[in-house]
Amino acid sequence: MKPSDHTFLDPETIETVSQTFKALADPTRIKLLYLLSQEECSVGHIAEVLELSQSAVSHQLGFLRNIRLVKHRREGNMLYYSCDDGHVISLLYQAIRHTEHCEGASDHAQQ
Amino acid sequence: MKPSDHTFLDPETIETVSQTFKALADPTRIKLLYLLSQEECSVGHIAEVLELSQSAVSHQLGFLRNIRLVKHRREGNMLYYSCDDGHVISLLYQAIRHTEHCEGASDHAQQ
DNA sequence: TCCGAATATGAGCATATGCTCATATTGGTG
DNA sequence: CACCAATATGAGCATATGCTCATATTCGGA
Repeated sequence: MKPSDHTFLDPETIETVSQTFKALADPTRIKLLYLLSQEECSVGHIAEVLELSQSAVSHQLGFLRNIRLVKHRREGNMLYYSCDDGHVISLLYQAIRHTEHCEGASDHAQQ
Repeated sequence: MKPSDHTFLDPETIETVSQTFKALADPTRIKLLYLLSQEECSVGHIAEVLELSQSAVSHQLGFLRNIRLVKHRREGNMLYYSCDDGHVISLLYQAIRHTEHCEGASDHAQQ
């Protein structure tokens, strides 16, 4: 194949896909999304369960909100967050299942 | 749910999942993996097609090799790289399809 | 064996990322 | 309105990331 014969991805698509995976590429956000996929949570509850500062949680939620992965609902003084993108949760679950099934099979860097 | 009632992910699983998504979280690696999912390529060919320096390509391939997403085969002076993890390519394709179908529906940050 | 093409690798640098600390904002209640 | 609880936000900092430049390595051929 010559360079000119390749099918390329739309740069905008690449950027969006990259951003989606970036959201899933951090341990804290993985825990957060996994938790929210199980139950709707207030910010304080998330902080307590995941043992993170209120500020850290709020910053991460802001990030996830911006790219529409989570939504929130106000109830009195509290905000309840939940997942808002089933596709992305599906990607997360697939990766988790795949990892759990193949644990130990790879041990990085041989030869 | 009380904090003690939650089902948590194994920290090792979280780390591996995070690393997997990290591989998919960079535009250059997305292009690279997408290209390799279409055809086996030499390093030089990749550099030419994606308009990257030889060094940049080699570094990225080293990264992807370490986490077993690509493998290589030697033929004389050249190394031919190809994908070595169908699951991860499947995740990539799903994200691409999802993105292409929903383009424009979201425009980041409202309210 | 000596050289050149193809690839790998290390150092260094600019930017991105994720946290903390301090402070702002928002809603409920007296 | 005053005040408190819950959450958001901005600044600053330490670390991670992705590139370039220079150089090392590896293989084939003269």
